[in-house]
Amino acid sequence: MLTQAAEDYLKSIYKLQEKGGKVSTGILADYLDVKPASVTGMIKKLKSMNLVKHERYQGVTLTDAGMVIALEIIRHHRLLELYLFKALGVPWDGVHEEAEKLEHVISEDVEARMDEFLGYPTTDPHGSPIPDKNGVVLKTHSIPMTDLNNGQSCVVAEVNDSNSALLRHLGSFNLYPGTAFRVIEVAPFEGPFTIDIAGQQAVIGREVAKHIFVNNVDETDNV
Amino acid sequence: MLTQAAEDYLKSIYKLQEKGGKVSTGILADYLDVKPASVTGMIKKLKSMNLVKHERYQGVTLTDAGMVIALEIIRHHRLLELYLFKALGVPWDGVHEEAEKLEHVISEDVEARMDEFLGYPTTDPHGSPIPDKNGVVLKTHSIPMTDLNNGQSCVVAEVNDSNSALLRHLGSFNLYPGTAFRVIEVAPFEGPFTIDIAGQQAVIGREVAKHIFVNNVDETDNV
DNA sequence: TATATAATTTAGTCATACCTAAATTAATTT
DNA sequence: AAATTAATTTAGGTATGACTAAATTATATA
Repeated sequence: MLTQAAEDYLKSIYKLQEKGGKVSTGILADYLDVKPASVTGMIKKLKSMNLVKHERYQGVTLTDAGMVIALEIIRHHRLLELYLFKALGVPWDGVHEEAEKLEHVISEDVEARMDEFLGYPTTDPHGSPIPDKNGVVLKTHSIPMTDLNNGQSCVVAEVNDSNSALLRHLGSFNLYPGTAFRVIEVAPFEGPFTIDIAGQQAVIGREVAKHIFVNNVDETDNV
Repeated sequence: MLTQAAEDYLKSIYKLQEKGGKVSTGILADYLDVKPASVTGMIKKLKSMNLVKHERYQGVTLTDAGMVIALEIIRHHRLLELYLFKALGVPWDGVHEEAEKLEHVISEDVEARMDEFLGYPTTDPHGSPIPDKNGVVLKTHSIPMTDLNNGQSCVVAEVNDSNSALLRHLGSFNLYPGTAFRVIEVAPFEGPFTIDIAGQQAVIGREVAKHIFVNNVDETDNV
């Protein structure tokens, strides 16, 4: 069994290498809120266990074995988030924090029971894909909201799960995965988005929009 | 926040002092499967935090502050056991092990939601009392099965939760808390108990009977 | 190309929580 | 009361996973 810290490193490396290939020590240190020197130390241990590939000053990537473990933990995390949300009514801005602790101690048996209770779901409350038991992740074809133009319609696919305050903010507009909206106006000079959600108007700043991913974009409404 | 190890020590001291007053280093070491020297070390830390009272070579007891924490953890543990059992169908011989890991990471919020889901229960799947939010524990008036005589009827109140194999064995006879049975015969010379459970006969050895506690004993059937 | 800046690694430290071995204290036996 | 045995504590060591400070390597700028 790996330590909790090691599991967190693998999970983080997975997420960071998803969007950027090799992961630098500094980026990983930032992400884990730890000093770069500490990252170097852990990478050495993970390398000695054949879970990561690493060349000095060149960044890390997961090996196949490391990938398997990372996906297991992400599966635990996302299933737990959905279970807490659906079975216990934990608000969507609180499930991440809870799952962060539970993911390391939940057994395969309990996980399988939650999976069954939930009807073998494929996405968590924030729209992120839940890897299946074999580590297969459904590819999402969503694009960042910041790519949208005036008049375009779309559906929220996924939102960043780790910022509670952001999630509460989105919740106040009913901006959940599955929610449809239409861009009324994109203010110039990197300005905010004015959108229409089921007849209600809302203004979404760029910093917030960066964390929202959408699909089913209606291209015909382009301006 | 206390470390997991410290929480386990407090919980163990609580359980051991329930039936024997001051807890010796050796007993605690045995119970936690740790060396006595390690116990001495942890006791020093707990004492410095004012969670236990301790005089060299004289054993430990919990302070009021230590008692509060011990009861919180026991509440977590027993509520989790019942939740896993009722909500997820984890077999009763498996819930202890799962709860042992979860009890240290579950939040008060999630605990409150489980409590509500379960309808504010007072006993876990093994019949042990669940302390309430204020740390109040219902006194049980059960007696060990080994005190029973020929002909007496009773109801199972509580069984030892930490031995999976024992629990599976009891399950095979349907001997759960709430199950009624009657003693048909107590074999002489510390022999086994032959009992009748809803018309089915079963033979229960002394070692097993020691871990079963009963109440509602029908005194009129004494021989 | 030389220098300045940024990123990474090395070296050494700290706290936790366990361990073993030796020393001390308490309890029991003769 | 002395000696033996048992329990407890002290002393010193290990592994994990964080830290700081200093050294090294890579990258950008003049």
